[in-house]
Amino acid sequence: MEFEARLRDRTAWSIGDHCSAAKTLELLSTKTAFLVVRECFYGTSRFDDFVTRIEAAAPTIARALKQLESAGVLARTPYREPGARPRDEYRLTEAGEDLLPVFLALVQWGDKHLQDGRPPLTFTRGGDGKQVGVTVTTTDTEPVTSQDIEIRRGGRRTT
Amino acid sequence: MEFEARLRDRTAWSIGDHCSAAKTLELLSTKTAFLVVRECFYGTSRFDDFVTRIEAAAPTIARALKQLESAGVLARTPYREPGARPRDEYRLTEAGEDLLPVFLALVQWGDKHLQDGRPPLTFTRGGDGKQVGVTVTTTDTEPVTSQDIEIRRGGRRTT
DNA sequence: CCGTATCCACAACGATACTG
DNA sequence: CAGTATCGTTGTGGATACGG
Repeated sequence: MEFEARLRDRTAWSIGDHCSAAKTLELLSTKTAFLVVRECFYGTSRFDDFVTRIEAAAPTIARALKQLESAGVLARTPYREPGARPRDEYRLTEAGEDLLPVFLALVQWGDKHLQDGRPPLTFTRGGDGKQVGVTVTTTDTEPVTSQDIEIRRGGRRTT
Repeated sequence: MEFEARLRDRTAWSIGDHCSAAKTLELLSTKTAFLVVRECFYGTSRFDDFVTRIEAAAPTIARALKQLESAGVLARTPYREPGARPRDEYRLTEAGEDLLPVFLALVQWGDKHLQDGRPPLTFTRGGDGKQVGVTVTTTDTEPVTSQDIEIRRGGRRTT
């Protein structure tokens, strides 16, 4: 925690909700919404599957689904299997897919601190089976710890 | 989204809350709790600063603080500046510091999708001023996208 | 300055019941 | 199977007022 030493003029930016994290939380802050996103990452796309897999009540899921849809994280698209009646499916948009680091970071923390023993799930890359996780790095990928991060106002992001 | 093809036996693990992400959310799910963690990353450590910077009511902060303390994310340690009366300060524990990727991932997503124009804050490494962010990678750091991730049950984590 | 106690408002979730 | 409507309960946050 060396942040503090480098921070001047706190009042201006931490206050109010210019903060991106706060805004993001506003969208996902309902636990159910987040679990829906998780399920999407797992491949769930049908209403009833969300209900049974998240173990939540139908209205709860419906609410979360709408919330995420209007946030642009999820899209409801109609489709019809040949011979079946038309249905809707819920898929992550590109913006939704971008939540992967958030999801993995959460999982990773839980694995380390909340789970006794081994993590229930492991994420590996299809190609070579290597474990994947999130890392804090510079764009040219040497790991960075919280101690040597400094915060600036404004500036452009390359990502 | 190729996850689906590789998932068998959904029922067993997605259901219930073995899920680390769900457990983690349980801890942080109150928005205030998360904002407190954010403030800690920014160097905030005194009760009143949390109140004014998060713009929340004192009881709300007190609740979040206790919650985080009992979760082992935050520690309240008494200290006394010479000549002043003793006070408590709130600092992240090691487990708390480990939340950095979660925090940065959230910020990063918000910057990209919620903020119009440039991000309000930029995170750079002290040493060389390079921008830092979270990346999904294998342990030997080639970026990995959501398309080529596969999920396994069990297994050991090296982190 | 650092909190706590109380009370109130609203938002989130679950249960139940009902439509296409 | 895929939802919606309604209602009661709880959890989260704000306001106010009070004590170390």
